[in-house]
Amino acid sequence: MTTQKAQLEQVAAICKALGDSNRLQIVELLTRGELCGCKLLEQFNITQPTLSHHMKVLSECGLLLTRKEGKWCYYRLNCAAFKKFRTFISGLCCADSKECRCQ
Amino acid sequence: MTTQKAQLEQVAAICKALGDSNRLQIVELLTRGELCGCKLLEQFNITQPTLSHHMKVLSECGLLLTRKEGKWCYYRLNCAAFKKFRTFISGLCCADSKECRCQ
DNA sequence: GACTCAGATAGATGCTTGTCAATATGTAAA
DNA sequence: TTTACATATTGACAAGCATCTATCTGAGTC
Repeated sequence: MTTQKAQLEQVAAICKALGDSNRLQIVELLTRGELCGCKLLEQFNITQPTLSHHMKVLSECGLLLTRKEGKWCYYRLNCAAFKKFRTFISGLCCADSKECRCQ
Repeated sequence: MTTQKAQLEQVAAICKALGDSNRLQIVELLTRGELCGCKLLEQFNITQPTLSHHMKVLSECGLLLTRKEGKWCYYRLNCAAFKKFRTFISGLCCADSKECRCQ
């Protein structure tokens, strides 16, 4: 029951979150399964607080889910939210099929 | 012959461009066909220089093509670039099909 | 030529953001 | 209980960004 405008804002928020190459790479890594912060950190040349900030940004736009276990915090993709996003982007196609067959 | 890293940077740049709701809406409008700047401007509560700035951002990340005709400047989606982008995003799926059927 | 309209550019401004060092919190091991 | 480790928070800072007003460029019209 979301308005079209609200959906557009939501998609823009996700795009914004993915508009940082570190965060995009984080998401790419998480498609292979959940990871804890310290394993993620190994993959990047950033400090731990910076990673923590990126995880927060990705969580706040709804892309990530979190699971705590002992000292560790496991992150994984929120598949439902991510699917909605992919569907929206996939729907952005040139309508003019004469000029373009981008579908 | 683009490296994986370069491709990721390119996708992040596109995401960043789409991370502004005005620009995302511009792209959505252009999926219905090309439009000149003045027609686009009617749809938004922004000034002409601001629109011009947004069109530049979208062009610079490769999403838009431009055609000049008299006083007018017609913008349209760059289908090839856009398709690559959609393909990349569609490829971002949870690999763990036990936990998730997001495909 | 003078005017009008479409669009780009320049410059300013206030807000946002990516990053870091320092510190806090919370959990487990010694 | 002290120590070590994983993560979050705070505060600072330089860079980036969305937006505006003012101005410029170019094309068509009177």
